[in-house]
Amino acid sequence: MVPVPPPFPPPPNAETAADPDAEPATEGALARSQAARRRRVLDATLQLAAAGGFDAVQMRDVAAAADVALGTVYRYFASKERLLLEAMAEQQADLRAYLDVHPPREPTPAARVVSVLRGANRSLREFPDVTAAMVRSFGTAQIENADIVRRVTEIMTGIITSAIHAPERRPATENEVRVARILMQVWLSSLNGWVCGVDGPDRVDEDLAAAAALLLP
Amino acid sequence: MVPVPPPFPPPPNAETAADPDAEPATEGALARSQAARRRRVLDATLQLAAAGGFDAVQMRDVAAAADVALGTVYRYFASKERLLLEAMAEQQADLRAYLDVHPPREPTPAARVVSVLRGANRSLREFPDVTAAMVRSFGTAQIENADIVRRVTEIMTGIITSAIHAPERRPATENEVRVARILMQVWLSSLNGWVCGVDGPDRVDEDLAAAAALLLP
DNA sequence: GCGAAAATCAGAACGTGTTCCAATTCCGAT
DNA sequence: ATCGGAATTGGAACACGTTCTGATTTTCGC
Repeated sequence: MVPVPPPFPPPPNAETAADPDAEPATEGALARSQAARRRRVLDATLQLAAAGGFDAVQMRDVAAAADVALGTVYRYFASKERLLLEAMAEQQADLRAYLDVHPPREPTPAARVVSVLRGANRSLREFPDVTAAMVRSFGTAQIENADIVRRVTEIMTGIITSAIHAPERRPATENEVRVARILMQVWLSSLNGWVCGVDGPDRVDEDLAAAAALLLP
Repeated sequence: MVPVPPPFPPPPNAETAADPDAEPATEGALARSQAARRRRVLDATLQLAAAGGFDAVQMRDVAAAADVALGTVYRYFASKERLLLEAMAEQQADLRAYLDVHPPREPTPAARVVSVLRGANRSLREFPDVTAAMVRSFGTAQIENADIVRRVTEIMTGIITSAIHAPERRPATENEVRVARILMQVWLSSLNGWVCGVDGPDRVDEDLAAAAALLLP
């Protein structure tokens, strides 16, 4: 989906001084096969996660399912954690793209937020093991993955911000961003409570509805 | 601190039918040495975590530092994750006990909540590696640790609830509990952002102050 | 096409959480 | 004081994430 994201380590074939134009080097057989490899690895990850959750995503199995060597998986994703976090970021980006095309139609900000997040949670509930694996990776994140964690939180906050001031095209106010951040934090914590088995899946919706009601007049 | 918490697996020396009185069997050389062992293990855990965070808490080292066999550590704590979560629960329980004696004196609920949580965060910042280890364990939690996760969240929510209706002795209203839960979720998410390196430690205080201002009129 | 450089492969190897086991020690009741 | 059973010990063993290595294949500029 991303326009040929370079593989993880300093992309060895990064544009040298020879071609300083900003073109992201999207073409070439190498780039294409690399993108395909990356995609196979991510797909294999999702497949395994869907079957048995975090523990079922074993790097040797990912490599085998993606039909690449173990070392290649690590060339693209520095760790299992990062692999799952990148899958999570992609999932959230897909959700945002979908919402750009199908924005919520409810009349009030609170109703729109609740509608969007209920929809998202419905999807997450369909693949509880995938969600558990992703949320778990999110909760374990270390400094070396701070960039993706930030990306994921920014996407989630963006989704909520858009839902708040739905059809309007103005930039979000400072207060809207604050509220969106709080809702995102509630969302993440609540998902964590669900995948830990502390609360049922419905509790996520309830938490978000309550928070939205209190925060969005 | 807890009145002789029984070791993890079905405490083998649990009161059999012979002594049905509810006395928690706090006495006896066995119970005493077990309590001491448990304490040594927890202390060793904190010591190692303070030195190098989650990764420095290696079960073999914990066993050695606590002067017990590796198998004994696992008899008391089913996993490294659980070990750290129990330490976290104890830490939170200590905080609550302290606050019962030194409740916040600010005039408004929001100010009291902010005061209490700022104080807690100040302590957490003094031992960032310990905090990181605990928060990380919290974020990784699995179903088999749902009970401690619930205990930790309940203690945190209780701390916040008490701060909201400070000196008053009435039970919390339904709305207060809802607000307290949201604040706890913001707290946990924000701590996660800090230990992940996504945000600086001050962001935790800022998030909580903003949320408290919005939620507590 | 050819050759150098990069990427990939297959698999061994290592570290740490976790489990398992036989031998020993400790506790509590007789 | 002694016996039975539970707790503890020391250490081997296993699983899986991760790293490393040397051989092989692919790509790209000429």
